[in-house]
Amino acid sequence: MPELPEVESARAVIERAALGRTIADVDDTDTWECRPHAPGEIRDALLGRTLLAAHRRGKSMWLTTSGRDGERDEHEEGPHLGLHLGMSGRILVTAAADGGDESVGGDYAGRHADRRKEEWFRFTLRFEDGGSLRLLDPRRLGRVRLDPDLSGVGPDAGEIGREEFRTRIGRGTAPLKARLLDQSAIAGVGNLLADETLWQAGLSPQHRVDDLDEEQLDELRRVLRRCIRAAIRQGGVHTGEVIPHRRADGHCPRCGAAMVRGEVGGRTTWWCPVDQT
DNA sequence: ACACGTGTTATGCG
DNA sequence: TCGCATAACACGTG
Repeated sequence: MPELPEVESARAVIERAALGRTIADVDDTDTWECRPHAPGEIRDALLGRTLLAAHRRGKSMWLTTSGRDGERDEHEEGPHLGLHLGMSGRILVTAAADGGDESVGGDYAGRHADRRKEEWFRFTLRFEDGGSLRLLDPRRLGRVRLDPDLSGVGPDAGEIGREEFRTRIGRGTAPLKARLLDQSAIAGVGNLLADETLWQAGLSPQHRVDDLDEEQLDELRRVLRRCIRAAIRQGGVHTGEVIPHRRADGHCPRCGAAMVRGEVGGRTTWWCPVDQT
């Protein structure tokens, strides 16, 4: 999926193309994507409201909505609409009734990148102007929720401060990569971003977190920030330097050693056995 | 047919 | 209860 950089691109698309538009209809009939909401529940909560802002923490997004005209809550805010792209989700926003002008966010270079089937659209906001915001999600691991609970989501991986990073990452006995992937520790790092960051930092994914000293943790945080910024700017985590070399015949682009494949933190992991210690 | 996967979460174990 | 590991989830692709 979409890791932090792809979700940020989706958020930016919504911010640029969907804010200020009023919701005239909602398709929330996919009971898996919208669970535990009953069909119509999200629809009833959103009809007549306007999208006010698009926020993100890690891979979680939420859109704030306005009160409804003429109702008691007119000057208050409506519910938040939580969106999670899962492993294959993308956001599509169309500008007008004819659907001629379309923006895509959460784009990624996976196998589903350019494919699109009507039945993969799992959720739709239809606006008064005839345009729409849709969630395209072939694998159906994404989520749409009203007022999502983000209490278990850690601070954003691109925003976290030095002190908090030290304590959230450096404590315990977990392998370093497993900790980076733990969304309750820090939010936004996925499998590819973790491999790229650890390669850039010269650290083994199997390194026990409490073996790292403060200097190493600080450096790791700097590298992670740099990888996130670069991925956002260049269009996704797949633009990382070591990502193309995560393959059976891959070699470290720095030293030329054969890349090693293993499983760390429950995910397929590739690293350079020479450079990463 | 079979294995794999850029994510999350319920369950199990020490 | 905590920290960590694993299975399960849904479904397209090679």
